[in-house]
Amino acid sequence: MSESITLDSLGDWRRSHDCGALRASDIGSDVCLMGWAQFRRDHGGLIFIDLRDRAGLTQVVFCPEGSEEALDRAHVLRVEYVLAIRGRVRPRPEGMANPNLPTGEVEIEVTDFRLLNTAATPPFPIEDRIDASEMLRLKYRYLDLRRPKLAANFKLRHRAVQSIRRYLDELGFLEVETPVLTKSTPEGARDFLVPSRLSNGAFYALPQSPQLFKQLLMMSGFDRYYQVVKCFRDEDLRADRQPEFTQVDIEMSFVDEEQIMNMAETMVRRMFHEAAGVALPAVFPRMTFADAMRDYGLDKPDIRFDLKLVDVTEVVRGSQFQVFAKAELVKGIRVPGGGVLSRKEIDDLTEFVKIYGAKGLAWIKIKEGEWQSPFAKFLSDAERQGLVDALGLSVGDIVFFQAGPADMVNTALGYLRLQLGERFGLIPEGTFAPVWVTDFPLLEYDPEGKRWAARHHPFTAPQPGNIERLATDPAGALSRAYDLVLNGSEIGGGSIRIHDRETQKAMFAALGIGSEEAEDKFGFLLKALEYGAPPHGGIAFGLDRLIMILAGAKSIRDVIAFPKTQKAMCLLTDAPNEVSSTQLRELGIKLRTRDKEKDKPAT
RNA sequence: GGGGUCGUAGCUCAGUCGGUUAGAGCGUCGGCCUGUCACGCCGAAGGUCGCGAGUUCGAGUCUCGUCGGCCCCGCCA
Repeated sequence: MSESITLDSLGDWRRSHDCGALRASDIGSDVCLMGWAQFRRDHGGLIFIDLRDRAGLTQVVFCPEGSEEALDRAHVLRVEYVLAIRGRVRPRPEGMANPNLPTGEVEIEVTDFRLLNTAATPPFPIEDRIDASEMLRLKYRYLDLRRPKLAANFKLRHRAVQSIRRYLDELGFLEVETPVLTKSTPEGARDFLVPSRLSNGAFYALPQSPQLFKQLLMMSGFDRYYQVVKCFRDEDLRADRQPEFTQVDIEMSFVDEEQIMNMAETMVRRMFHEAAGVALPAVFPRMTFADAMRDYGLDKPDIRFDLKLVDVTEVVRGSQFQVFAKAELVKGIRVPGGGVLSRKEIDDLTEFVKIYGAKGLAWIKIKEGEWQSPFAKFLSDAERQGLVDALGLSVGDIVFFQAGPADMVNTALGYLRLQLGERFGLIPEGTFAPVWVTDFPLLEYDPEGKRWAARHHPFTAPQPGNIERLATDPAGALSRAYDLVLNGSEIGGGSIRIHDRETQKAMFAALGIGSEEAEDKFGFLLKALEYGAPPHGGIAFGLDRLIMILAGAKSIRDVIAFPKTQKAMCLLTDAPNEVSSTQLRELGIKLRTRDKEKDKPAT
């Protein structure tokens, strides 16, 4: 039927308002609106269409009073057709206003309209309250983005970035672009590689972050730099991880961590206020890494609720209960009123902690005059009293324990805590709880590579006196790094950097990077450090994750316009795709898996 | 690399113990309709049960494989 429909050109028609603008005060004015037909209510002698653009909905009425001719033509209009309408703003009849619409007091009496385009029936309804499968949404992302709720995330994101840019500009920061085709330095995440045509066999890497370039900019004297920049990491995806993502990358010279943290804190506080009207605390609380691990088991504590972990290793040292007796670490978590958990729920929680390497989950329900527990019979009276004292147990509680290697105990109980917070409704809706985590260890042991690796990155400065500890006590050496954590998610992290050549070389050495390798990979940095590098440091924020939390979105995909699936594919464009043998030949690339029938391999 | 879960009409889903012609709501198409706002009423069309094997007299249903979406572990300096 759309074959027989002829389209109108825009001609000299110009929009007078968007579809969210008109109010009762506009009654009587002649307007021209353009947009998409959201809903059509054809009564025969009267047609209502809700016209939509990204600003909102306005009801337009095709009726004989406006134009018999327009009414007659309007019967072919369908959902998502693109229209330009001219008409007069008039009040809706008594009692007919729509209180759910900002424009609900008025409607447009159509005097003329132009059909700018037809539309195929969309594969899913373009409405907030209908949720199509994500597969379909991603394939037709341009339609998905027409949905107001999703579009609102991008308006929020825009306001957030504008706020950040305004703030940093006020402080005299320069926004500088750094290369996207850069050098592969296989520390940290896996690089995305780009083959070079002009140097066959050689590859660029896409940046995991502009880390080294921003440090070099400090050595250029640019002093205060920032960039809203795409970064790339070829690792598996998660609900909050995409292979390409955006950082707000910041670096300053002649500062210490206090200044950077204050600057960053103000930036985030102002952005939350300006972009979303959310008031964050006047001062963000701080916590050392050691305290975070002790109380929350994770380096990204969700401080929206309490339910802290308690170390009871010494209380049960040498207990009859063998699991506890000689464990490296034993911790408990007391859930007030948690005695209501059913056996099934406890079993489910046991399965849950096994994900994190736990062998099981020990528990005690505190009942009137007795402890209900699979293992409490092994506990001596002294041990029982010790647990009561340490955990503050009272009737109706349940307490969960985890015993074993410290890493596993902290991880398993840390995530169990989040699970319990959810189960017992301890996490308040709509609250934002930022916290700085400081005093990170400089190094982290990598059991697979059997070596110490930089926890943050190899350019992070050690705390005073801690460079010497690298040799004697690598686990105890602390860095000048800091993370900003929001509602249990890491949203930003940074550090004071090493700015003298000797310290940088010592750090490489401590990481097992020989001087030859250091020269090969980071020679340009070591060289630059010879020419008067200022003390400097910075921070980088994961913009997508920040917006996700602010928007209350469950997935980072809802704040990225064209995201990838878990297999890192773009369902809209079908990237990644195969390329022609000519392209491969120019790059000097021969594929092992190429279908020989289809394409003769390059020589 | 591993664990879990899902895939049935355009969309969202139901489909019992393996058994006749695979259903519903919404949408679409046609007709009627001047106050609707997810309009309403009447009627119609619409299916490679993701794909491929296997078991069986018989598979949407059971088994194996495979493709894809989502969540998670590993990984993510």
